[in-house]
Parts: sequence; C-alpha cells; structure tokens
Amino acid sequence: MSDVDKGDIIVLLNKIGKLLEIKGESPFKSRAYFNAAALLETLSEDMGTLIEEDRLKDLKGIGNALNKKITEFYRTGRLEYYESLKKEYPESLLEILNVPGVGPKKVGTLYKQFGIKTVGELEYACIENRLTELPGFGEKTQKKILDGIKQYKKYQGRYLYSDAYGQAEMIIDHLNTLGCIDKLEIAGSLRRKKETIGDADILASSDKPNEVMDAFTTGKYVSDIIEKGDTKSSIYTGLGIQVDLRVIKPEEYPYALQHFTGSKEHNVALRHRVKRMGLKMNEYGLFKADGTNVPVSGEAGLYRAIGLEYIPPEMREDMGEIEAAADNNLPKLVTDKDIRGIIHVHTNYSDGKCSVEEMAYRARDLGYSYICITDHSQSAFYAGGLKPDEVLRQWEEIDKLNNKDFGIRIFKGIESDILPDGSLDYPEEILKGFDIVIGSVHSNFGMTEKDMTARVVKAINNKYLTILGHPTGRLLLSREGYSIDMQEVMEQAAKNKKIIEINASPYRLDMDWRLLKKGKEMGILFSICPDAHNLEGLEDMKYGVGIARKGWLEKDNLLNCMDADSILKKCKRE
DNA sequence: GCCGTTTTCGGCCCGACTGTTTTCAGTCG
Repeated sequence: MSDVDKGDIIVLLNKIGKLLEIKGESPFKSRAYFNAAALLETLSEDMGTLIEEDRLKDLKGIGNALNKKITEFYRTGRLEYYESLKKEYPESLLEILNVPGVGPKKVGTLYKQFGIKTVGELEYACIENRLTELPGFGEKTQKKILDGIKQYKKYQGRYLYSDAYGQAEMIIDHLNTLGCIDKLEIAGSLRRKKETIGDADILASSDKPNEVMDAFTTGKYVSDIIEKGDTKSSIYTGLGIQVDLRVIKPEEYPYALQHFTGSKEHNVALRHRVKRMGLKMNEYGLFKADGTNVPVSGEAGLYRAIGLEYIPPEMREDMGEIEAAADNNLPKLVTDKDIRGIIHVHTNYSDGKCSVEEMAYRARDLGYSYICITDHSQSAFYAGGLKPDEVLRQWEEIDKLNNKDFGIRIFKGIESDILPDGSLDYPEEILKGFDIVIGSVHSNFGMTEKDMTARVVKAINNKYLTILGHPTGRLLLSREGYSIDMQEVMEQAAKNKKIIEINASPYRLDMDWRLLKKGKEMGILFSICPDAHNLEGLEDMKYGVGIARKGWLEKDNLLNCMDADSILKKCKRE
C-alpha cells in the first residue's frame, strides 16, 4: 500500500494534462486528463474503495487507459508513464505556465529551441534579448513575458477576496459617474465569492463602449494598461490586481453576466446540457438551431429557459448544482440577514484592540442580538491569554453589562488552545463556567497528520468543547494548514454533536467551503465566526456568509442563525 | 484519451485580443 490519496491523483492528472499540452499532443487527449481530475474532485466516495472494487472505470470520463494509470499510481505511489513523460518534458516547465501571457505552446517552443526549463532561465533569456530570434516571437512578446514574470514573482498572481473586492468596488464607483452605462456589475470569481482571486471581472452594458473603455483605462487606480479593445480591456491596479472590464450591448446583458460569472467548469457543463437540448449558448445569447435567439428576462430567466432553477453565483462550481437545479432541489442559501449573533470576538483582555463594552455596542449597532466574547486562553502567552483570575474578572464585567440591559446579550466564552496532547487549557471548574468554548490549535503545527488528527479528535470528545475553531489553521496565500484528516474530524464532530467554525476572517476562511456540503450531509452544525480583534473585524461576517453559501448551507445548518436562548440550550453540557 | 437518441470512428464548448502575420496561432477566460 502506498499513501496516495485523491488529492495526489488529481494533482498528477493535471500535471500530465499540462505536460501533454506542452508536448503538443492532441488537445482532446490532455483535456481527458483535466476532465478526469475535475471529476475526481467532485467525488465524495473513498478512492481506495473505488479502486479495490474496480468501479473506477464506471465513472463517465475514465476509460481503460486512465483506469489503469490511476490504479498503478494509487497502488505503487508511482506512474511509469509520468516518469517517462517527465524525462522528455521536465516538471519544472509547469511553473512557467503560471507566468501571465505564457501558455503551453510557448513553453514547448522555448524548451525545444532554447532548453528553457525554469522561470529564471526564461527571465534571463528575455533580458539577453534572445526571444526575438524565434519565429512567432517579437519585441512585444518578449516585453510582455518579462512583465508577466515581474507580476508573477511579486504576487504569485493571487489575491485575497477582500482585497480584490475593494479594488473592484473602487472602479465601479468611478464608472458609475459616467452617464452612458446601463448596467454595471462585478462578475467572475469575485461574484462567486471565491476565497482567493486571480483577477477581477467587471461587466457593463452600454451603447457607447468607447467612452466606457476610455474612462476605465484612465482612472486613478490604473498602474498599467494590459490591453484595450471595444468589448474587453484589462488593467493592473495600484495593488497589482488585474481587472478585466467587458462592455456589451444592453440586450446581451443576462447572457453575458451568466457567461462571465463562470465558473468555467459550470459553464462547460451548462453548455453540454444546452447542446443536448439542441440549442447553442454563448455570451451573446441562447440560440436555436436556426440561429434565432431565445429571449430571456434576466439571468434567472436564462436559467429558466434551459429548464433550471436559478443557481446563485456562489454555487456555480460544477459541484452538483446543475443536477440539483434540474430537480428543483437547490438549497435555500443562508443570507446575511439570517445571522442573529456573533461568536468568536477578542477584546483588550487578550490581543484585541477594544473593550468588551465597545465590541458589544458595535455588534448591537450592526443589528445583532448577542455576542460571545472569546479571548485567548492562558497558554497563548504570545496573545496575552487569560489566567484564571482574569477570566473571573471578565465574567464579572460581562455580568455587570448584561444587568444594564443595553440591547444585546453578552455570552461568556473562550478560545481555548487545544494543547499538543489534545486537552483544553483550563481546569474543569473554569471550563464549566463558559457558555461557549471554542477549541483551536495555535501551536505545534508540525505534527504528523495522524498525531494532529488524534489531538483534535481528543478535544472534540471533551465535553466542554462547543466549537472547533479554524479547523486547519491555514492563512490564505501565506501558510498551508496543518495536516489533518478532515474526514475523521467531521465524523467525530457529527458523532459528538460538536459545532465546526467557519472562520470569517478574509485571511482564513477556514473551514474550506469544498467540505461544507459533505459536512451538512453528515448533519454537522456550523458557526460563522468573525474572529474579530477590533470593531472593523465584526464586519468580516459577510465573508463567512459567502463561504457558507458556497458550501450550500442553509440557516438551519448554522448555530448563529438561532436566537440567544436556543443557542444556550444547544450549547448546554449534560 | 473518452464516448455513443449523430457515431465503435470521428467528433470533443465558445469567442476576444494581441502580436506577428499577410490569414492565423497563442493565450485567456
């Protein structure tokens, strides 16, 4: 037995697909590898079982050849075909594909003609002015590649949702001052509320596209213009984020909005469906075989015209939403308004900036009916974790505030470290005084998956733990989560009726939305928590709601959609 | 490399912009 898991197989298939593109194989062959990888991604069944029972080949998209290759890799941890492919086209070529403006064909040519294998070698060749010697490569291409490398090295091409959203909003505000725009909206992964964003897409409808494009490319936020056309222009903002603006005719708006919201996978699946219906779909319309357009009213009308319920943008990831929409079986997604209260807030007792009272007042003003204060526990010395006597002092203060009855209930909580041995950070007599105990891992990240899973599982089995905080500890774009078996964690949480946090901080958004749907099916209750350290942090709740929506959650799946009394009842220990 | 109310062979989703081209390939979404 090797320790290959599904993620390893997906990575391998994608790598093979890309190397085949670089090699110049049939695009349909490489696509077969990408399709298989995407298929496995949506699969919740255990890979081991599937392979042992020889049911892999029953999946639509996996034939004889892929079945054999996946099985070989799963059993031995090695795929001979891939090893020989790597001898021909080294793995390091894949990194070059991340440079904007460089695709598989160019990588292939550069490798065959110049032996360029890395981003660094490519940069050097550009500086040496050697690229222009190649047919099909000119002065401008070389400059574009050099700019692309600069961009890639600076930011690796991805941004936090919150950063990208801020830039897009600024541009929308600027364009809204024009008089000639009919409709204007954010599209793309930003509209789908992905946790990180490659670029921001904005869609406008206007009868005067040139005026709109001129305004877009001359705004104060522009640091560089990448391209400028009648229907599409792209710029880099001061933060280095690429923003694409598309301008279309007003009558094309619903079709274009759907198209440019994506995801690519959702749209491919949708077009397959549309094709089977004898229709054709693109950003300009929905067409019958004779070429006449099917008129629709809005994006919802477009989905209706192809026999589907309206699919909210957050769900458009080809994770089963099309099938659910065809069966009129889409969930009624949670909204910001469903959230009744805030859990997971730090104050100046530990590493927060504000007092209990200040945080509570702001939460009240934001319309919430309760707030649960959860400062760090005593072992978190780096964050000023609370010693038992400080806990008692905070409880007194909370009791006093609650007696004033100023329009919001304050719960006593703690974000207790889950210590390396899996225990919580206070003796029982302190733990039992909290209304809510969030348990989080803040130390010893380097444990093996087995040990880390055991550590967290032990905490989940502790009767004083209410909520498992940021379950992987990841920091988006900067720190990988610790290795942990989330399947096991979710099973234990379901069994022990423990709540799992959706940390709404835009730096975390942990747990990952891709796991939420599964957790929901397992009957797990989640809680959207801002992990706020100041007043502004309370407004991060909206990011968590977006992630919950991506994970198909409804208000009944969320602890903090309950009222204050129900929460206390829910969190009461036997 | 996969698949079949169009098919066991010949298809496989669709279009804009750029650059290097005299009609198109590559990249991107």
